[in-house]
This record gives sequence, structure tokens and C-alpha cells, in this order.
Amino acid sequence: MTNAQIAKLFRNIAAAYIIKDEKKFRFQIIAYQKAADAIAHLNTEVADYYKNNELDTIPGVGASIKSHLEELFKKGKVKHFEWVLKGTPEALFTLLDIPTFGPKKAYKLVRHFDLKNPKTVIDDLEKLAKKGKIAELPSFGEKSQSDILRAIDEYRHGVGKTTRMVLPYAAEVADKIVNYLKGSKDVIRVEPLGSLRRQVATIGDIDLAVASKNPKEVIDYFVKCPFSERLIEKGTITASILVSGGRQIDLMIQPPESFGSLLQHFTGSKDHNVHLRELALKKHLSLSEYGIKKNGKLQKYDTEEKFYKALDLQWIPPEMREDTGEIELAEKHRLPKLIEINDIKGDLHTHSNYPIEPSHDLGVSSMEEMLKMAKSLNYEYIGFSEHNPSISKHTNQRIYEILKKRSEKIEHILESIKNVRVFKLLEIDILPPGKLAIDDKSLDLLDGAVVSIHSVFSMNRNKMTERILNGLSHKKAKILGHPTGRMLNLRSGYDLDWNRIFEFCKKYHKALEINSWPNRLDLPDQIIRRAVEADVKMVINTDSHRVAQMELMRYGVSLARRGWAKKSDILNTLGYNDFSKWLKS
DNA sequence: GCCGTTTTCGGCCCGACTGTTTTCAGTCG
Repeated sequence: MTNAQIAKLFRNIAAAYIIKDEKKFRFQIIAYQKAADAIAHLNTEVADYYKNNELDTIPGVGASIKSHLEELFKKGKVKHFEWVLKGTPEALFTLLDIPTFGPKKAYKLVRHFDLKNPKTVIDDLEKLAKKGKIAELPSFGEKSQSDILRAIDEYRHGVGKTTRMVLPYAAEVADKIVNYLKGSKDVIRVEPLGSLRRQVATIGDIDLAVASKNPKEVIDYFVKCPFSERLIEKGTITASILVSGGRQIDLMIQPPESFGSLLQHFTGSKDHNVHLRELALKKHLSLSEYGIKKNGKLQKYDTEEKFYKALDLQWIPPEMREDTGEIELAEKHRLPKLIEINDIKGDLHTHSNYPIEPSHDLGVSSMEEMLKMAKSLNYEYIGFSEHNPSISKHTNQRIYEILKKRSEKIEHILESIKNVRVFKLLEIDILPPGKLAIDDKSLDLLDGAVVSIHSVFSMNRNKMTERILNGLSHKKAKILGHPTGRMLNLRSGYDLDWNRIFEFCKKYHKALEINSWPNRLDLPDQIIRRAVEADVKMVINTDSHRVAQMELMRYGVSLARRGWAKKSDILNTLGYNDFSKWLKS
């Protein structure tokens, strides 16, 4: 069973409990929903957690759910789940996939109309709505009937189900709306919040916060946004619209004196906020987007710093707000100082257009252009790491000649450029048996290499780990490129034995790459966090194939921050001499 | 069902908006 399937099963369990007795099972419902969310966000298959006997390390999975999962993997079914699900018509679960359908509404409909077939339930419901049958039901009316028809239509067209946006793309979409909002005289400040502010690798909805003294005017202006395809809802301080591609934009407004509370509230994450509010309750405080209530009296906060301070907490960087221990550290004022973009001294994974006759794609910008960009980014150094010359088209001798020529070209450039230093690197394929694609004689021409997997991704955990460790064992192999091979929205990464990889990297002075390429953003933040804890060094690279892409470094830095990486965890924060020394280590 | 630097028992966030209810239920974030 995939993680998505298990998450859906758990959501069904929660829904079935709601139908059974929402009050009685209140906390089971929360528990299963929480576990479902956690599992949906894992980058490792739950089946692998099971195999490694690590199920209880999944947040929200305790003794009970653990034993149910074990039963699920052993027998393919769970007695307790069958008991919970019994009595809830299967067709209900299909309806839950449609936005605006919750358990109660779905239950009323499938029960009243006796809808039994989960495969046809949506079509059946549509027919009933078209005949006007739904409006006749108690607690339904004409409006809810037409809303149901539209919800079904949008669901069929994939609205709300469209793949999540990769972070840099979401930032672009948000920028457009932010610029539009800045055109209103009533908007004092506007900020993208939610998962975008937390810099999550993929973004669903876009959340925007506005500071304004005239919320009504701002809302009227917002819903007239030229990108808007449909108004979803519109109130006194919030509104939501649907823009092209089925993307939802949520707007929330507070006056400037409460903007700090709004920033905090709307940035989330949900888990972070829930934990924060529970903590506040113990201090007899109640938190909301309006501020902090004490003895029924509301105190407003214009900045987030003041808001957190009022709770005796250090201000927590948005990237850390996932309720994975950051609140506890903020209480002790012991949050790590996270790496920042200005700490970066160089980019070690760039593909120029040098005609290296590579195995994979060549860059489109010249070495000179890339050096110029490196300088404008205030870098001390850059590493050229084009793909190795194709091994199917060239002999080893020919590869050596190509690389020799490239070295000469680099040395020639360096004579005219004084302020940026260059490392002669190469991105080398780790072949399926674990051998590097080029031989020692050619490797000798390099200062070091980024080694990566570019073929045969479907190996099991042990084999893939062996393959990578073999590839990394060459003295010149210093950086493991895009370590999990994940392509966001396309394929999940291969599973690796991280503890073995970490141990090897520490022992032999190897670094894991944090790849800033928008569709990769690889390493995943949870693995970065584990690497930081294991004191394994990393390098943040862009994998640029053209100059403009070198500016994507900030997304790699965001990813590192989400993994709680400090400057000292990232090797390309070192100056040229120190980095050079490490390459030779 | 989960979880823990006030607790292994006894807690478990807070609010906006809509449609259909004439005071609230359901969904969402």
C-alpha cells in the first residue's frame, strides 16, 4: 500500500468515526486525521518504516495505530478498521474527495438516496441534483443543490486536485497577485504567508495577508482581480478566489496594529499553531489572528516578534514552524542560527555550454557569462560541473582529451578574471554497478566531482545504497548530487539507508548536495534535518544550465533552513582556501 | 488515540464563512 492509500484509509476511518458518534470518538477522529496528514507528507514509504520496525517514529502514530498498521502489512486487512468502517456506506468515501463534501453532508446524501455504488455515486448524485431532488431534502436548498453540481463539475476538471506547485513557481504566482494588491490605496502591507512563507517544497493554495484600515475596500478590490475565474467566498475580513489552473488564493486582513498576530496565525503550520495555542492555554492566554486574550481582554501585536515575546518565546523562523521541536527550543531561547543566503560563497554544480559532448543535457550559457553572474552574486568561487562526456559515444582516451581541453580553456579564462576562482569539477554518472562513468586518468584532471544517479532508479534500498557508496568511494568523488533522485510531482526518490550514507560521508569527508533545481529541491528537508543531527556536511548547489538559474540558490538555502541547517553545516559557506582544502581532504 | 521540563493520567486551538437553520451545522484553514 502506498502512503497516499494509507492516508486515504485513515481519513476514511476518521469520517466513519464522525458518522458513528462524533462526540464519543472526538479524539480518535483527531488522531486518525493527524496520522493521515503525517503519512501523506512522509518522503519514505510507510512500508519501509514497517520493515525497519520504525513505525512509532512517525508523528501521530502511537501504540494503537502502530499495531493496526502491522496487522495491515501482515494480513492486508485490519479487524478494528473493519469494525469502524462497518455501517458507513462505501460510496460516502468517494464523495469525500470532492471539495465542500464532508462526512455529514456525504452521509445525508448517500443515506437518503440509498447510493451504494462507489463507482457511480458521483454520476448518480449529479442526476439527482439535475432533477431537483436534492433541494427537496431537509437542510438542503436550491443554492446547495447548484453548489453540489458545480463542485462535481470542478472535481471532474481536476480543480483542487491539480498537482501542487513547485515552490519557485508558486512564488511567481503569488508575486503577480501581490503586485496587483499593491495597486490599492487601502493596502498598507501585503505578504505571502502559509506554506509559501514556510518555503515548503510544493505549495497548494496561496495565502496572502494584508494590513489595512479599510478591509471592505480591500476585499472588493481583491475579488475584482483580473486573474480571478471565480469567487469562492467573501466575508468581512477574508475572501477566496479561484484563479486559472484551479489555484485557490486566500486573503486575510487585519488592521496594522494586529498585523503581527495575523502573520503568525496565517503562516502556520497548523500543527505549530495548535501547539502554540495549547502552550498559551497553560498560561491562561488564548491566541488568534486578532492577538492574545488574557482574562477576556485582547492585546494586539503589530509585529510577530512581539507576539512570540508575549509568550516568552524566541521569534521562530517560518521555515521551522512545523511543530517538530522548534517551540520547545524557543522556550529555552536555544533556536539554532540558520544559514542565510549571504553565507553562500560559491556554487559547485553548474553546467556551462562548453562542448563536452555529454551523456546528458549541456548548459546554454558560456563559462564567461556564468563567472560574471558568480561575481554579481558576490561569490568567491564557482565549480564547473558539466555532465561527463558520453561513454557510449567516446573511448576513454577521447574523454581524456575532451576534459584536458576543457581544463586548458578554464585556465585560459582564469588569466583574465581575477576576482572569482574556479574549481574544475564534473558531474559524473554513478553507473548501476556503482562504478564511475570515467576512468582514473580522466578523473586526475579534476579538482573533484559531483557524482549522481541518472539511470536505473528502481533499485531496492540496499542495492541503491551500495551503488552510491561505491560511487562515492573514489577519492575525487566529493559531492553526492541530488541524493534521492526525486522529481517533484513526477517521481518520488529512491529509498536509501541514510545511516550508512551518513556514516560513510563523515568518515571519508564527503558531502551531500542540497540541489536547488525547482523540480528537485533534493535533499528533502527531513533528511537534511537528520544529516544535521548526524553532523554530516552538505553543499547547496543550483545545478544551473543557464546563468539566470544561478539565482535559484535561495530556494536551496530555504530547503536547508527547513532542515535546520546552520552555516557550519554547509561547506560552500567556507572561503576559497578552506573549501579547496576540503576538496583535497 | 496521542503525548509528556507542571502530567504515564488527563488533557486535547480558534475562528471565518455559507446556507439554511430563526440560533446553528458543516466545512475549511
